[in-house]
Amino acid sequence: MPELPEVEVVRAGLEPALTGATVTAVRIYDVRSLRRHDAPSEDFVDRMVGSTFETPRRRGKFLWVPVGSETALVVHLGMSGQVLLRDPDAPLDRLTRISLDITHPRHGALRVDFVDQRIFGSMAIDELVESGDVPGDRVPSQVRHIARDPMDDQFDDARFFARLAKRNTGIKRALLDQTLISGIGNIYADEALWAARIHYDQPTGTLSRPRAKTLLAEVRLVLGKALAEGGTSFDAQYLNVNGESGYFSHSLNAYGQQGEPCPRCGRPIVREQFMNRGSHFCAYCQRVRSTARPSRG
DNA sequence: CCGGACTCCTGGTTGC
DNA sequence: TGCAACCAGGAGTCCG
Repeated sequence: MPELPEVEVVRAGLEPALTGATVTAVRIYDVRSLRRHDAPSEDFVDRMVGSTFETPRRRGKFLWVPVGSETALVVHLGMSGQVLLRDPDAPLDRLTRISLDITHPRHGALRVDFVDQRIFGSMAIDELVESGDVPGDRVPSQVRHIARDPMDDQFDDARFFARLAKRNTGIKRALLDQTLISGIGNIYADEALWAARIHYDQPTGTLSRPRAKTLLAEVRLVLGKALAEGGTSFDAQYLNVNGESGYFSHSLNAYGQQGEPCPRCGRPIVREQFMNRGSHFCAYCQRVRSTARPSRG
């Protein structure tokens, strides 16, 4: 489940190889990986070949590589996507969906493989549009509705708290809403909520400002820590561009820890179904607080 | 605005 | 050993 740290590891890994590189050939092995490309696969191939990449960028879980000032190659890893840098003659992974041959002025010929088991991820060519908040900042049109992520210099804490307070929903649902705050998925939502001692279904309107601040701080802490450890891998589902696993799975306190003692109080971590996914939490440390909802004006 | 249901999807795991 | 059922969930859409 690639979330912000995993996508950033991929972005950073691609940066030296892609920046300034030119695409020489494209092979589509599975057109379903072009679901978000709003034209036939031939269009994707025709437009990619000859394109020169600029520095890869990221917002939340979306990654894109600008090609000139008007368009970008947008990559979303979905549940199981990987972008691997390979020697041009390296054997192809069985689940490779798209392959780009590139040539870099200093590194020479390389192959960029988009590997994706479940095909929830995708590649697409998209137009760059004004992001809307910072003048001159351009993002792919597919990314425009995605909120800035909490590691973004331009993330507006005050605006986040204000929007959060107006929501009438549970806190985990809000954390997973990429239009409110991006980059957080199931793993880091559970980890941040555990760290902040907040129940996943705590109504957003009942979170005091200090507790909301604590939560955002814990979000940043867990994302930063995971990033420093190269992301979270449970198996071969997530790898960096060199095909290596991250180590953060050894640092998880709640996610996937059902039945294990809570590292804080020793009571068992439990798992419940919520939003069609698992929620892992300590039923003692993370209880719903029945604070009166502030009256709305 | 909100939440639930549904869709996309397949390989690893579990169960018989 | 073989096969079917089950499970993981990011993001978009649709509907009540």
